[in-house]
Amino acid sequence: MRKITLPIEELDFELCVTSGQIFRFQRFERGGRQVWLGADGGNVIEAERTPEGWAVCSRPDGSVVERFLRLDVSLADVSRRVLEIEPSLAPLVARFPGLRTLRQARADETLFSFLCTVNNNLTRIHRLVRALGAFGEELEPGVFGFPPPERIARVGEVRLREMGFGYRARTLVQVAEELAHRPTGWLQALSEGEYERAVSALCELPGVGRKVADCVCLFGLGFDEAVPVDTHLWRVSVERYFPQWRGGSLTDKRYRAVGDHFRQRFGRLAGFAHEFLFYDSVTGAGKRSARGRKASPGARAK
DNA sequence: AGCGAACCGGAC
DNA sequence: TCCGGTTCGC
Repeated sequence: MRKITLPIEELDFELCVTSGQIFRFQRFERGGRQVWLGADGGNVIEAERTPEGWAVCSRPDGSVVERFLRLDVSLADVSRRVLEIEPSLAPLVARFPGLRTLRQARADETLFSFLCTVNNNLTRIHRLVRALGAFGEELEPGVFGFPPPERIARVGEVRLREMGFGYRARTLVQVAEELAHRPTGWLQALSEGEYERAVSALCELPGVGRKVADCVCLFGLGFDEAVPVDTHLWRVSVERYFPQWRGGSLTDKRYRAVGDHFRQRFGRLAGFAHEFLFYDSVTGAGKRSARGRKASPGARAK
């Protein structure tokens, strides 16, 4: 099994798997060492912090980790080009070195995962996606390959509701049945066509709107021009690029405009570039400043 | 077209 | 009370 070591500027593995792109990686203790473990399709991916950076590998297929982490892309190169286009992003790029856009081997895992994120909070999202994953095959102790759609369909809405999925139980099962009825590889094949085509195909599925479709396009199908506009990216985009929409709501048209803005500006780098703004908005200064502007956390009315 | 409300259930 | 949205009805 081949181990790849990357400097932190090229890869911060922990950041990548905890920044809301995927939800099932966890820290384990193996032989006295702290390692991150998770599944990508039928393979296990392992990562360990070293003095040099991060050491990563996959098994049994040792090559999948390169695709999963998009190691064909040089993050130094991406950062340099993004900053040429928009120098004011420098503080964000500097704040999150090693933040990569991932690509999962199975787009159906991406789809079911992001169906769990709908109107939900991150803590519960992790719990639900992991619970779904546990219906899959156990590849190694505690590490599960994601179940196929047929399996999710068989679990059924009632059981999922009992497990706390709420109204997402219904759409999960509906989508699972829909996928099970289509030819094998239908979803995966969308990556061969055009981005717009993939978006509209995904939006046909019950419970899938623009945002979930874009997440599947970016993290599952490898469309780098996809820009998922969630509430965080919406807020930061309004502040930075569309101040005239301050206080307004995210309509279909505006969703489109935000994505187009990123695509015009960053082209194929849009997916990577948005990640810095998104994660800053989730965690750090972006969140605080957006709040601060919204008037008086300390003076909430009665 | 654009806006608001409901939706499961658990964090905060 | 608020969610990392989607859908439905004005």
